[in-house]
Amino acid sequence: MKVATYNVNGINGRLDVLLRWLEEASPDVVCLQELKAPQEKFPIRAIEAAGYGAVWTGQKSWNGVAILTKGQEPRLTRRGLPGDPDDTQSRYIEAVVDGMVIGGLYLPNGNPYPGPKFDYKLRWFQRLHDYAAELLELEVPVILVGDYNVMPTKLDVYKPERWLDDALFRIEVREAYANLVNQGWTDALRKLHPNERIYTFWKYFRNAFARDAGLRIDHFLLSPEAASRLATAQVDKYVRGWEHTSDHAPVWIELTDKTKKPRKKK
DNA sequence: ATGCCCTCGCCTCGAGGA
Repeated sequence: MKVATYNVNGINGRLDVLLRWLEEASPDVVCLQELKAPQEKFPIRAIEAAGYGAVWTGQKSWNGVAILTKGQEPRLTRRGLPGDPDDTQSRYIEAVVDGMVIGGLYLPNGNPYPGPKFDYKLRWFQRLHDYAAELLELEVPVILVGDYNVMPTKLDVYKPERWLDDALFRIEVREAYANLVNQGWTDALRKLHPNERIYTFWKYFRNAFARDAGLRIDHFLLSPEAASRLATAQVDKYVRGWEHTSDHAPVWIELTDKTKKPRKKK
């Protein structure tokens, strides 16, 4: 089972790129972030024509997350994180796919630091922390995946010293990420590539991609029941080199089948 | 310390992104 995450930075403006990548990569599950489209403007017909079912939660201009599943409809289990009924930003969606809980998230950026946006980021992180603990108690395969807007360590930033006061790298945010992981989650890319420089985002500015001035901010966190099946974790970096592309690259993992029995699904 | 580049919106600049 191949599960992917992709911050598309505008799903309608990016539709050709998304469809081309879906065709080439053929993931079974895809979590999308930054749809930047209201609920009714999600291009569901084009997604279905590509062979995917989808659930999504949109918002005018900003944010927006979706889960796509190849050849089936995702079973929606949640829109939005619990813990703040006044939070209207579309940043979390959850579905069950083949017995696995898929939580697709777009954590707040938090800049500028300090300020109310940074405070909102930390509050959102705390809500994620509390809810993630509940998910772990289910003792089923869970994947919390998406754009966390956090570089967890210095290895995840092309020039760490320049990012120390940025909301993506502030110590409070790195600690929040570490505290979340320490509940018992596995950071899939780091688990399989402990010492490699791996980036998932490159700014549009200053020729950042050509200079490989990148950040690792898109993450897969796996519950123990999912982590035991982890086989591969990769970044489709080549997609970042396409024309009219997102500033993020798609990231994906491959999980082995639950059992050794022959698969029933096609 | 800022802009760089790119998206969306209804509006050709501003806000937000990271």
